[in-house]
Amino acid sequence: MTIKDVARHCGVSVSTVSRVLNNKPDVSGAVREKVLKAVKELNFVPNGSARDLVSPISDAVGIVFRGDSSPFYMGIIGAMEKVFSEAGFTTVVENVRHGQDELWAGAGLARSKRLRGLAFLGGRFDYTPEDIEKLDVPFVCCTYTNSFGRLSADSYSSVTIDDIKTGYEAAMKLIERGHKRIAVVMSNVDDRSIGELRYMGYRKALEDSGIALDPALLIEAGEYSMAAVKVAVEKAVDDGLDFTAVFAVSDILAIAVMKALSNKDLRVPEDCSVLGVDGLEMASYMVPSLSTLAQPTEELGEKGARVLLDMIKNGSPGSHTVLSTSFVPGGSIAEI
Amino acid sequence: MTIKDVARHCGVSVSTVSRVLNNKPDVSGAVREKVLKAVKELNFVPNGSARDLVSPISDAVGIVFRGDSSPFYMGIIGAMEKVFSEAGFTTVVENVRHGQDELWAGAGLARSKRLRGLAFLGGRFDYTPEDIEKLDVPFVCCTYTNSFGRLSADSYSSVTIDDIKTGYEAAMKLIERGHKRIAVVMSNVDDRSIGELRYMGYRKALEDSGIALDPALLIEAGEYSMAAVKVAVEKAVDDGLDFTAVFAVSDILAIAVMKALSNKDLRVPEDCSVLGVDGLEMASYMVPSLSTLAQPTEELGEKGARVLLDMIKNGSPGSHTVLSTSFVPGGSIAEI
DNA sequence: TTGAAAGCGCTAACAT
DNA sequence: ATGTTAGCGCTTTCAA
Repeated sequence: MTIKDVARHCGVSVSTVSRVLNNKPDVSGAVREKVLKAVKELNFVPNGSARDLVSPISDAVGIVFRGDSSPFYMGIIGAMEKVFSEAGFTTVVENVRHGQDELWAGAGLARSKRLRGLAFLGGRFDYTPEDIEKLDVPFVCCTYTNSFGRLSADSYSSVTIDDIKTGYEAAMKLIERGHKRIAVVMSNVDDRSIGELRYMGYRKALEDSGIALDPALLIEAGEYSMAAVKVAVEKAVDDGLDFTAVFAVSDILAIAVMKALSNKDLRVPEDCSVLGVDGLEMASYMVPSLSTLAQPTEELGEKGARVLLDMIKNGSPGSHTVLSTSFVPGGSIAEI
Repeated sequence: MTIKDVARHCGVSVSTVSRVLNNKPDVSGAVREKVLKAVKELNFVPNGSARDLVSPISDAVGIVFRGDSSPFYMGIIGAMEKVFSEAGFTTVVENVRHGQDELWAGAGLARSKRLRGLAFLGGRFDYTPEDIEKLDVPFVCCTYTNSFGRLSADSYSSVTIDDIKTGYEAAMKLIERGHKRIAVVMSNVDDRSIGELRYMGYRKALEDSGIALDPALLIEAGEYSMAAVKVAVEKAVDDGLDFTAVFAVSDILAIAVMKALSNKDLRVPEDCSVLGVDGLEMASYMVPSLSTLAQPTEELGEKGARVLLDMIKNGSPGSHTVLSTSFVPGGSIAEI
């Protein structure tokens, strides 16, 4: 079933059918209707490959996300897709698993699918100009930026929260409530990524508050998973680590922390406060509800998509947007 | 940057480059290396559209899933993708939002992307032969089947759990523990879908146990969301509904139930037991951990993918697999 | 307003 | 072993 069959079916040429299919103006009403009717009858759907092979530019953009499909990323992807589709673009979503390089994956995807632009959800914070050479389309980094790299600011865009500030605020929320021994839970601190930045903020908060930093309070799970975090926190308790609050770098990890504490008969928040980051829907359904620094998920996605479209359509240079988190108080933190 | 440029760059013909790219045997080692080197240097990636335009059949299959990207579906999608990619197929994932028809979406996707087959994750249980006429590729229904429809068994495949039995077992787990007033929580009972089937099983269990059915114990939230469920359950408690246990048709909903009970100062499981279905990772991190009838997520995905591949490659007729749930005991249910 | 024909980038005969 | 060439299904000039 091709455009040719449709053409034959109603005794017109393929170009006429193509015109109708693409809503071109120069087709008589009668012919248009005849073709449309045939299309419906024959259940014809144009071959997309042929379409974007011939059209000089495609109308597709790509979203490349790292790791598992977390609810957090899914929210952003949803928001982006909405903006893209409203702008008449189709969206290709690609997941890069652990070990793959997101830039390489994105570059391949962009070439093979002839994408106009790329949005990365999560990735390394230390790209070099050589790294991005292989990318020949504009791109936006969502939820991360080039903190440790040396890209020129206008060679890419980013839409993020301020991770250092977030770490700072998280620690401050707990310090304000009288906590002095605050554990930090993450996968790895030296990953040149979110963990490292948020830990920097945490340290600054302690410093500003005149609290000595105790490196022992850094709990690294080694990998980003609930299971690893639960084990790590249980071990910390078993080892007699002394803390009255935990700052987990994400809500998912915070939930695992709460479970670990409960397993060790520590009550949240009476014996230990817990604070997360992300603002997942799930967080508010925990018992007690998880206090969290909510990322503006929708806004992150929408802004990211808009920035990318602006680069694609208007050739705008890179721009860098920093959005704010909002504190969602819950039952998981208390005064000491 | 096309295959032509690569050819020119190393002074060979396009077909030679194509041969190298497709690992055809009839190319001399020297030329092969030269081409590969050029490909790397020029950062060349073949245009996928051109590729599958020319190849008589594509190697792509589609996964169409309904509703939000729940962790449950994501697990299945992951398992399916793994099988497909090992079989040399690429996977296209499409989400159909509320209000759209999954069959229509799937049919369009299959035509436009020239898919060889389709896997549906979640959908109506009442397809008619006319409904599936528009589908010209084999398809498999995962997590649901044609319980209320009238498709011939070999016109499609399905891989599911037995939803009636699951409802039955869920109720039985609670009845065994002495519960007689068991509330059921779902979105809608008359949706010709999972809820309806599981409620049937629940009723059967009561009947077999000599417990009178009380329709008041059916709590319909109206929509499938944590928020709606929380409101509905809180209202039920406020209205003085008398129950000692809740069977929620999914873990996500069960988590919302636990929160609602906690908000109403009812302790789980002392005052009310809660049982879910799905076996989400998250369930075991609840406090108390959520008891659940776990679906064999991996197996569901793998089997679904294999069945579809079998239909595609061998033209096998539809087959219908029913997998078992496994009871994951948790702290959320207790003897009365 | 319509049709004929030239490609888009690639693969697969068919030649050489 | 390598090159030449005819399409795949579509859009888009260019003519009519």
